Amino acid sequence: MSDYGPGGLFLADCPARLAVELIADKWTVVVLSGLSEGPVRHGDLIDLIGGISRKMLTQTLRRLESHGLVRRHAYAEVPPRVEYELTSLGATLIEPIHVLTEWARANGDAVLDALDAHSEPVAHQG
Amino acid sequence: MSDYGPGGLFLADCPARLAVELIADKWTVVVLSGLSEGPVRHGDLIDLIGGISRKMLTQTLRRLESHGLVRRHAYAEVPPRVEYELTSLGATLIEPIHVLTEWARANGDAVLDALDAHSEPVAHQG
DNA sequence: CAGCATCCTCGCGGATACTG
DNA sequence: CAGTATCCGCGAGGATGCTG
Repeated sequence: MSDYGPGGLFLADCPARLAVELIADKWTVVVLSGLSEGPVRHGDLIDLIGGISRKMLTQTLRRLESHGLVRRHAYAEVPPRVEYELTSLGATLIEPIHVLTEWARANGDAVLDALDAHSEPVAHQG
Repeated sequence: MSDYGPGGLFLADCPARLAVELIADKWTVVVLSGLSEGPVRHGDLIDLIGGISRKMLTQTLRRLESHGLVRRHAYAEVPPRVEYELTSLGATLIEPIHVLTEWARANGDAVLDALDAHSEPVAHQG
């Protein structure tokens, strides 16, 4: 656990890999974002996120739960009601995610511009 | 582009999606990390990262290049030499990534503990 | 309403061999 | 040394239907 190479690299066997494993999938970040303001019901998350299937939502939540980032709370009611909320550990992940999304908000256009310029390398002939 | 819902949510059609699309794969974050200290050659990246195939490295680099985050520099030599470096735009992504990996460094153990406790829900009978 | 099981498709990503 | 093409297995992930 000492260091991770010259200059503080964080590549091979290191925390970065864990972080990547946690957030490097299609839905994790978005789901965590959806929970960032307080407990939300399953169905409301579906609605809130948009585009996620029930299967993937449940699966993502289960995974986050097993990693200690999300707590599940099922009420013994009928019809059933299940709420999910961030644990204190999970809440600490919101900040890094926020930094990331702020980056996207600030630089998203630049990225899209680059994509654009890349797909249209049509010389202006002059 | 006005707001993203109550409380500044960033879910459906928003920058967060772009950020996720950019970094939510197995290698992007690690490759960017590998370039964070300056230009690196293809082969050195392979070596540095560990576990990535040439195919995936090239593919990831091409993608980052098209998004304006990485610049490719091929020298007209023999044997060939190609270096990759972050663009100024790409360099701005290092900070969010750094925040993320710092989180992992600080909370990695907690996550692993949670995983552990989850896979061994053996009641202590107490 | 929440969750699980099933089926099915698609593309990620590794292995290998070939080109320049 | 760097890049491309090809083959292929596997798992992500959507769609649907059933249970409680």
